[in-house]
Amino acid sequence: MRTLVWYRGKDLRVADHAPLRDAAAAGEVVPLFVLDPYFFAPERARELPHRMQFLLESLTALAANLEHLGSRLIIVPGRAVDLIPRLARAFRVDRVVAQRWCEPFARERDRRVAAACKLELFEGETLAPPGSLRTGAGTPYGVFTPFSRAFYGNVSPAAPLSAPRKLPPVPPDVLAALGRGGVPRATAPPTLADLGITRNPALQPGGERAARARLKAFLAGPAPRYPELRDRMDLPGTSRLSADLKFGTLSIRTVWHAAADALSGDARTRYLGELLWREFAHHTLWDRPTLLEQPFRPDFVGFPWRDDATLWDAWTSGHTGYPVIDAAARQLLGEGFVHNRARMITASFLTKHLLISFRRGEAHYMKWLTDGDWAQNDAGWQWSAGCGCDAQPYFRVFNPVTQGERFDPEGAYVRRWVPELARVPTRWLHAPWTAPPLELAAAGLRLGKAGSYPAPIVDHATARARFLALAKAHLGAARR
DNA sequence: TGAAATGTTGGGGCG
DNA sequence: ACGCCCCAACATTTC
Repeated sequence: MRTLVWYRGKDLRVADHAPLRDAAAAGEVVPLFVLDPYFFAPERARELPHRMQFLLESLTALAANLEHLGSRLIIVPGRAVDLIPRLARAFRVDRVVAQRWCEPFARERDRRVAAACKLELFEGETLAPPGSLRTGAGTPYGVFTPFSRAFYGNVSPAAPLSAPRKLPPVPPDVLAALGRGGVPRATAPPTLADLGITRNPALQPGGERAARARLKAFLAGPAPRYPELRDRMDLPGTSRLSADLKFGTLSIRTVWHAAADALSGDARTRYLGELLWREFAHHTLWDRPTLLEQPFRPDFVGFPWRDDATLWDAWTSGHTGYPVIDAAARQLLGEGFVHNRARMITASFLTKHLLISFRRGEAHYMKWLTDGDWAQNDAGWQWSAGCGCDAQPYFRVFNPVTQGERFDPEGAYVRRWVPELARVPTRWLHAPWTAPPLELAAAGLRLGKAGSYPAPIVDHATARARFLALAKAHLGAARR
């Protein structure tokens, strides 16, 4: 039995990789990665610089790991829907195996490939197969808590598979087929330079080894104090594994079991709960493939969002005059990561204070997040905007000042990302416009003046009242 | 996995 | 001593 193991960018590992293990148990293994020109062209890749960097590092690490096991990752350019069936024939494989994706566009891709060759999909992106959890009425869950109860009642995630100890070499006739008869020549993993991207040293390093080190550091470090540290934007209290789960440098089962074994009590419950929110987002997108175009709550269709270039530029560049909002904006651009608390605050601000559509925020985050994942990012934005599954009610409007005071109490997060404010005393840091003029002068600030820090672009109380009135009118009207 | 407005209670200053 | 006011602290309601 000869198996083509089709790696597709969300499973970049050798440990707990069900398709790889299955292929190895069955005989000859041909690991493959396809460089789709849609993504791996400079003009497109530059749109996704952070994820591209993490992906390429992880891909290079995967190639090294497979080589270490005696195999080899074959990397070829082309469009998967055409290329995979062609390669399956040219390589004379008996079947193609891959890890299932949840996104609607990925399901369509897999449907087309499966129509042209024998494709077997394995679970691995989620703990339970998407679509497997149903309410008593047989419908998908729309609320997190019952989903979570159903998960605990019906699912006990299997232990992760270890990496194969050894893999068979790629058969010589497969290697000989490369570059002949319409089969592309194999290439090395592209470099960032090939794609015209400057390496960002502030990003997390990719690859399976770095991912394991992060998991270990979290469990040995802040994890036991997760309940008290998780909301702190200024402290490294979270696991920071989101990019690893997105690209599969760690499997979700590996993280689940490691955390379940290492933690106890509230820390265990809370952390596993966060993994279940991820699970919920993936299942939800599987069951409702239209979510990427349509809000979950129909009464939000046609919501009168506004477009304002000035406000948009201020929000994306980190010059709104609200320190926490600006810190989040600059952290996103700077290191491709934003603390979840900061994501919620800034998403609330964009949609409710600035009245700009969550879709624009969602797209901006998809562009810059290293961990940018369709299911997760869309669920988060719809939740924040108030239109998603189990979303917060529309009238919950975060106050960026009090949120900053509560979850960045010393101001270290703001000072790190908004250096103009570094010398403002903590007492006024989250609302510098309330500081006495003498204090501002002493901190070297000329609020609202060119070259200094801006005055708030909207007044919180005014913007809050405006959103509440608008939402009440629109959502009320939509119900009628 | 909010915030603000409104309501209630109780202590202390004061006439 | 007593009622009145003020207001902090806490609870409840509303958006």
